[in-house]
Amino acid sequence: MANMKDVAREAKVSVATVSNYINGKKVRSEAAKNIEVAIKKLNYVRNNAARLLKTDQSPFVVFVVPSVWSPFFSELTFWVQKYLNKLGFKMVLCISENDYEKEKSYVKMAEEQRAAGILSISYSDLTSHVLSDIPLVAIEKETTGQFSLISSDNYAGGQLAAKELINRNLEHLIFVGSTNYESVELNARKAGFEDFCNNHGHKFELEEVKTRYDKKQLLDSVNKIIERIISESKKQNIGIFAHTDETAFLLIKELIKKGIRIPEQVQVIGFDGWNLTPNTKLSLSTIRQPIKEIAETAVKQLNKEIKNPKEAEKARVMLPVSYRAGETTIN
Amino acid sequence: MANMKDVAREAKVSVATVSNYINGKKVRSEAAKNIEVAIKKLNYVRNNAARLLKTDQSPFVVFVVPSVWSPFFSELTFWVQKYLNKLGFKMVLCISENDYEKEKSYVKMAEEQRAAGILSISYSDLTSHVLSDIPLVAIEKETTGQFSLISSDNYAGGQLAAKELINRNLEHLIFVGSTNYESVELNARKAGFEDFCNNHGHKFELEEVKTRYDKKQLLDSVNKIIERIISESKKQNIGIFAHTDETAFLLIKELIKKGIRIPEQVQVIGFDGWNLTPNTKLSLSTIRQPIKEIAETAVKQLNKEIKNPKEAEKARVMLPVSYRAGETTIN
DNA sequence: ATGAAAGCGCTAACAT
DNA sequence: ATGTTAGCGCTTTCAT
Repeated sequence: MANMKDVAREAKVSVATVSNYINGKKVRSEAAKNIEVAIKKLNYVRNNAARLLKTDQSPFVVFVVPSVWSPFFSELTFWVQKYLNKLGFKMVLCISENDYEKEKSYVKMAEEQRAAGILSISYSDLTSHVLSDIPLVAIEKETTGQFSLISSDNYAGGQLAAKELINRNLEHLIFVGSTNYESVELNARKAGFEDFCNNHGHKFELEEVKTRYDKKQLLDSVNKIIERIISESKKQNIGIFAHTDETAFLLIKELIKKGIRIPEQVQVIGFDGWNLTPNTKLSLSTIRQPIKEIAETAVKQLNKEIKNPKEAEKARVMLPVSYRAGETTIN
Repeated sequence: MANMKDVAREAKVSVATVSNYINGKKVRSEAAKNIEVAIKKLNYVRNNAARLLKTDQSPFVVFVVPSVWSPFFSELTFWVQKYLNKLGFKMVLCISENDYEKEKSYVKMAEEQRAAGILSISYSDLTSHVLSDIPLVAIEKETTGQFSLISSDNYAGGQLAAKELINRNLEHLIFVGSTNYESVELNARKAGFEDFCNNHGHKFELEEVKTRYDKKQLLDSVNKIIERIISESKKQNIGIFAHTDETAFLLIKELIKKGIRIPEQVQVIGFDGWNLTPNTKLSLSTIRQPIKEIAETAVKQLNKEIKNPKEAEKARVMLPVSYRAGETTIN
């Protein structure tokens, strides 16, 4: 491919003039014209590797996510990309699948590329692999305390779910979810729910669903819930808080299959606020995470740290969640 | 940051030896040891910009998609990333939002970065902006004929939908979707449906839904369908083919709200085969696109063209779709 | 196996 | 405003 020298020769000017022209600095109008012609003629495209080597200013931000194949991460990725773009950054998308080795290799890659920064939502402790002083902003979880963290208020979300169910005069409350040692945010949701119930003198039961992959366990839970409905005969006063929309969604599908009517017999609240596309929502009642705001806050914070590597102070932001009424509760 | 020269000095060897060591070539074991120590001590990380400048071999593949916030694109992005990674490539994710200017700028960026290749699913004609000889593989659509194209067989999918509905002895068939000049694949779905019906002597009606954003139009369609159900009294023999899962999903939601029972009164087949996550499917009956295979085929083809820029011949692949039974048809 | 040195394409400092 | 030139950090050829 043609390089700047070729263009300079063709346009009968020096490389510096070409460089200046390309970077929007003033050049003689005749020179500009000639350079323009030469660029077209030679199909010249600037080599950013060379530019980066010289300037040390990469346009890339590395975004590490466990998955992109889930409405939550899709939406987050969308907004992150949007805000990065607005600031002139390009996104390198790294899907970690919660694999520690992959996360490590992505951080290394980011450092080798001299990426402008890293944005990560990681459940292992990725942050401990950062050797260089590359700016990093974590989403959801960061335990070392050395990097900025943007998350939503999962604990308050759990409380809110409890409150909404209790407001509906449901006597029988059930939490469906897990106690997962690796997931601070899921633990917080559960704790919020439990604490609110306890503080308001409401009994509740727990249905442990260890992982979303365990179909059998989910079916067991469904069956237990059904037993309870039958034994309560027609009281129809069961309220369920599922720790994620995915769990809620799978649960509801099974309940409906078994002939349970929702929300008449059982009311369900999920967590996350899944939107399948910008225009398609599930009809699930849910605690909605402020995904757009998480993305915006994280990107802005990262930008701050990129622009001001020394002085920018680390942030710890917890954003509020909200209840979104759907058709799985009686509102 | 420390560079190779620093490491060489620290390890008392030449830069060439350091370079060899890093790239896995044979070095004296004592030298290796010293270099290893020096790297650790100085926190050395190789600068890939310099490496790329010299070798002209980028690890980046640029992936241009209209959206990532949709189950279809999420899943596609997941698989594309997976296969790229398997071959040692990194993905630069570019969301175009169907914006022509953005697409153009992404292609330019890819060329400036000397990216290894471009993978694109574009509805404008992105391919005409490619100045350099960077390999490009298109997904879904490519009209210039100069690049490889991987798509699924939308026309056969439309036929399949018609066949499935006709097999259920449904007298009243309705196509809900659009004739969109810019979307070859949507047109093909419709044409397949129409042709199959016509060839089998089945009447059908069209309900134009111009865009998924037009809620009002969708409601109109729903109301028309409801009128038809009422006027047909209890025949309960309506079958709908919606041109995307999104349309089908929104439609069903409205129908249920109006008290229509699905699939007893109306049977619906969508198109795409949305999976919300690897474990969460909609209960929609649908024509499923072979998303994983599309990704795999596209990545392999791109790799072929990257490895063999001159000789690799362009591919035109059309992958088969399949019917996936859900709970919106009586099976 | 190792070292010296050229050079990838660009930017920026400096001189004019 | 323009030209000359050093040098960013690496790989690779060539000589040893």
